[in-house]
Amino acid sequence: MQDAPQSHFMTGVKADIADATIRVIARAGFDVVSVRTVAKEAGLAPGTVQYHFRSREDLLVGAMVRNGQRIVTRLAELPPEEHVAKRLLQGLTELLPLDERRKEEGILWVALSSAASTRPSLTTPYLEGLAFMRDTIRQALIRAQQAGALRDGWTPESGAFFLAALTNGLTIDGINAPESDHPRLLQALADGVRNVVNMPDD
Amino acid sequence: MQDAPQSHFMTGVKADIADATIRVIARAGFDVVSVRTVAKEAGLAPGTVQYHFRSREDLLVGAMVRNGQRIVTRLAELPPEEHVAKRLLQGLTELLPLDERRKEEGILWVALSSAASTRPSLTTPYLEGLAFMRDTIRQALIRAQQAGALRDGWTPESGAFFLAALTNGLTIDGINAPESDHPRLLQALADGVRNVVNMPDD
DNA sequence: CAGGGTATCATACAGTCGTACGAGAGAGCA
DNA sequence: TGCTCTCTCGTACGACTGTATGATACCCTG
Repeated sequence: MQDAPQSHFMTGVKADIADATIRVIARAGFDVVSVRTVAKEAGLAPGTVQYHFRSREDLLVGAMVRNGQRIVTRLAELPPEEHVAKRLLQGLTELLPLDERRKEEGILWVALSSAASTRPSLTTPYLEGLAFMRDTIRQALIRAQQAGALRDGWTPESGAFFLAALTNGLTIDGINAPESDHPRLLQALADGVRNVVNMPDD
Repeated sequence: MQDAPQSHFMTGVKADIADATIRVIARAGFDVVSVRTVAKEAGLAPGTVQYHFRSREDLLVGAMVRNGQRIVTRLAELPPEEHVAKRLLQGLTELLPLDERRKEEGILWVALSSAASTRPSLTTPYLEGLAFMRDTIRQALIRAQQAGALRDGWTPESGAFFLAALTNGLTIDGINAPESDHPRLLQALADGVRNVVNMPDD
């Protein structure tokens, strides 16, 4: 049996270690990650962690890739929504850190966004994640355009760029804000989407 | 001579060390910061760094506070702009990482946004910076509202929340994007501002 | 039941970390 | 001149770092 050459899905112990790394980053921050702290978190010997991830750098990259896989998987599991604008808003809302699970993912994503600018090995995972995000939004906006719902002054490209930035900014807010701010996050996201595409009132 | 009890401006060697820390973070990332790497960057002995910043934690906090001071100072030096909406856009544009200096500041701000969620000592500096940002925008929107330029559906509060998030999201883009993306950043920011307040055409 | 690949573990080593500490230089004042 | 306060420096120590390596245990195939 042969895996796909690129971006095969992480499974088994390797995924467990990546998940443990994610937990460490989300709980204590980027620079607490070491072969030993992750091994303790995962309940494994340090050598086992090293067997699956040759270096600390590998470990960080693995955590970020795994985090991306988790997000994409969760997005794919969303209940179907016919209306294109509502579906877009639904998808973007799913990215906001509104519960513990998504907060963990949000912290990782922001950490990746930050680290990508100084750590070459993380640049590619970040850019791939961002490209996926923008492209998904762009596809939705193309469908909206075909339905005549794209508002004046926007193209699918400019709208995707705008909404991706807004969502990322709101994610930053969310990982540092108390739960009482959640309605404001949702409102700002809805305002942004409504600015780019026409939304039904209900 | 007695300094103000709170938030006095950093000067002298202490400011030099904080600036060196900023350079290290911007160039090599958060977790390269140590008493020794900063001392080397500043051209000082490790002990001198320790005299001014008792611990590594102090050093990180100092760099972030200093970065905030630099941003606020630069905003205050902007040329006067009468029109309230244009002034708002001017101020927000100044926050985008469109040149080397602002890119350094942007990297620090994003690193702070990320680290604040897991490092208690950085939570306060981050929240203060964010509050300053939102409040400055809010003041501008209040003036716009008085001039009848605030668009339907927005309050100064909701508009400030929205534009702060958008600007932060675009800052993330900017620190990781090539210069060729700058026009897109400016366009998205202008689109966002134009959504909240009426802008003259010129 | 051999044998070999795969996975797990424990340990080892050199280097860096955070931090504490004391020695000394220089300025200001009595 | 001494005395004190502020600042700078260099070093020391234990803990932890990244990474390499060798010893086991397990499973599959023959």
